[in-house]
Amino acid sequence: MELIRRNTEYAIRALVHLATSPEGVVSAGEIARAQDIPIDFLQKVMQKLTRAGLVVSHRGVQGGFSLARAPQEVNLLEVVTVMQGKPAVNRCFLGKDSCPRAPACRLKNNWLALEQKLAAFLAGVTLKELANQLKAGAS
Amino acid sequence: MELIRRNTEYAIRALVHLATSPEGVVSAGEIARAQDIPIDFLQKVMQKLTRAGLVVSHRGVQGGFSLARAPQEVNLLEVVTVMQGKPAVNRCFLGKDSCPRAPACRLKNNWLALEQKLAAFLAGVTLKELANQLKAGAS
DNA sequence: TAATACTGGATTAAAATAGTCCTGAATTGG
DNA sequence: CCAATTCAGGACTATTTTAATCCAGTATTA
Repeated sequence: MELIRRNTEYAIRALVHLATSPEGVVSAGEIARAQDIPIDFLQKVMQKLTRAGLVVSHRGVQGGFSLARAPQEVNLLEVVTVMQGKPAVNRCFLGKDSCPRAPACRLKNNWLALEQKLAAFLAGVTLKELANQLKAGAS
Repeated sequence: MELIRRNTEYAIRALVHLATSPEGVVSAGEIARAQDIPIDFLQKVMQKLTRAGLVVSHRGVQGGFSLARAPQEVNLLEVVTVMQGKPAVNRCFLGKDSCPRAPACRLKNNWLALEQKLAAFLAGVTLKELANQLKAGAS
């Protein structure tokens, strides 16, 4: 089972790419090439990030995307939530069609605790940190 | 995004059902009825649990399933792993077709930390505890 | 020996995920 | 102001995963 889906992974890689690009504005095409991501798919990912206010888009020649906020102000919980929804343990916690057994579910408290740990961890990792690690390492 | 899939949820409910059944041996049909689970699907789930050694099956009249171990000896990490594989953050950590970028991936350490927290949490919850909570509560 | 209940393979259905394509609109350098 | 560039967004297709079903077979026991 994978916690981080493909589009979220792409989003993270793209954001870190932006965070480490001195140019500031980078086109989807460039990111896709550098990060080995199908360009059409990445466009969709960038659109989501734009609508969510994580990046700013610039059209036209020399256009592209830039971070809307400083890297230390963006954490993984936000990115994950934008791309694949708030991480939930199971349907007991999914808003609308929540588990019909919910009222009777004594497991709820356990799930809730896990869910919070997960969220706290993700919220504690910022783009800044990821970018720093990249710079420090070989690749 | 859901961490616990349907079949895993069914497995947990079935196991807790067994843990709280004084009879010891309960048929799949009975569990399915009591837990509102499609019987054919539950059969598959029970088969997996049997092969994994979490429960023991008994054929024939008055047959069914019983726990192979004491409830306090079975934790959720085991159940989840049996049903949907070891929880992984992303493909960087999936054995065979692991991420081709793995060697260069500086995010790995972060993922690893999260993965361990997750596993530790799940490993810390036993069937016994879940069963106790059920008994304590209304339903 | 007949009813009960698990075994296991095959198959189908539905949903989620991943990826592609195409038309249009904004921007800008020449 | 025109042509190249680049994002916007809807529609569509493909693939994979998850969920569910069906059936023929075997073991057990009352």
